[in-house]
Amino acid sequence: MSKSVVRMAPSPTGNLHIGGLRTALFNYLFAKQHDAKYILRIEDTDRERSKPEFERNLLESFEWAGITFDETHRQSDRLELYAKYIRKMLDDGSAYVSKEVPQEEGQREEVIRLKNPNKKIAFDDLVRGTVEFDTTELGDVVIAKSLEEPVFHLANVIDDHEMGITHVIRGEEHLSNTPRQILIMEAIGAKRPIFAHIPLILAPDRSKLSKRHGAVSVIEYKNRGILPQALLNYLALLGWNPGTEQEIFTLEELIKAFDLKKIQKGGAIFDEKKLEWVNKEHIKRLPPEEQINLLRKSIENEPYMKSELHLDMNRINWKETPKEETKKHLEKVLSIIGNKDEIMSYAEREGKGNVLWPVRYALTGAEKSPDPFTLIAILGTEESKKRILKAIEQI
RNA sequence: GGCCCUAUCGUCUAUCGGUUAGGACACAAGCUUUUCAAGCUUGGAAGCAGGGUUCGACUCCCUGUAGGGUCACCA
Repeated sequence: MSKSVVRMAPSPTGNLHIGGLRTALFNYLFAKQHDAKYILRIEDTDRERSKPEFERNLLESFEWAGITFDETHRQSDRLELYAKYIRKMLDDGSAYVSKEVPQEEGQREEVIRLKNPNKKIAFDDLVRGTVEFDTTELGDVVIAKSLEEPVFHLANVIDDHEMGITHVIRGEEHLSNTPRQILIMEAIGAKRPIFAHIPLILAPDRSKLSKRHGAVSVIEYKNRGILPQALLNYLALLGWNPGTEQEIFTLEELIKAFDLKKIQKGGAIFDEKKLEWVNKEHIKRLPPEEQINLLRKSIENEPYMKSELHLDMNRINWKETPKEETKKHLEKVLSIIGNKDEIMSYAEREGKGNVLWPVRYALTGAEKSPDPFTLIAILGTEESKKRILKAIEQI
């Protein structure tokens, strides 16, 4: 059996969003489990809207997420190839130059159209089963503005053919595009790939996900502290499940468990809350040092990390604990500060609240903060000692 | 509007004709005298509607309804 080839074909007309990442992920998982070649193809045939910064964002997002490719191509580097095909189609009569009356600003007077054979087309979709279309209603679709300017459908089909793509795994928005692309495939004598159209990710109101629904760009999730493996894990769960009750997966586990055939047909709403939960589960599985680093970053802007503490001595006692006792506890903790186990067993003897609350309060002066042990780890024993000492003096 | 796709708790989903329709997130209540977080316990919460097929339908078929996609010289 010859090797499978899949591709991710984004256009650099915006930042990579979570829907695109999910498509990339499904292709990646498929590639890994089938030992397939995975190609990244930047589809920048729209010269107006394609921007280098978006291409950089695409690359940066994939790198952060850990989605890797075997090859990268850019369609604007392959214009000669498309021109060759267009000439051939013009020659053999499967396409023709069409005289137009421009309806809008910027439209051409001449455009190249595919001669539509007007027939019924059926194809099998791995997710949806057999799908049928009558291409008659499509008319003669525009495939290029000129020899040098192919339109999406043409360039996409030519590249899939030239690159030997065996499986086209893409978003459902392309389902209706498939028949016209098949028409082009037949015109250029390309073999049909196997299709898998995955359901869309929806906003909470079931509309298409867009900027106005908040953070949808992958990098925004990165900036928000979402772990890449957590985002991938959650994205995989949107529209797919392993048939077991496992919900937390590493990338390796996803590669093992993933199955295109188990993909849901309907669109799925993106639930930020569940993403947060998945992220939390992944954080819990990280080594302790890394967890501390994450926490350190997340509290770096808290007042108690940046400036002098102002302790309110009415708050340092846990409930009804007498001040003298609180002082005693603090002094004891001060003497064993480097030993978490010893502090813990002392706290268990004396009452956790009695001991641990004042310690935490002495360290931060804040109503809410991480627990005292984490704080000591982040602040360091020296700084922690200083703070506790200062609190003792004020009691 | 035409064409295409879809339809189980608020959300993501399990169920391959026979189940008290299961799980997770979220939510509510309670527990745990380390705040927050976490953890634990408990709870409420679903088969879009109408017809068939069948001894029996959430599950198969039809119709309707709803949602989504697409109908570009964007991808």
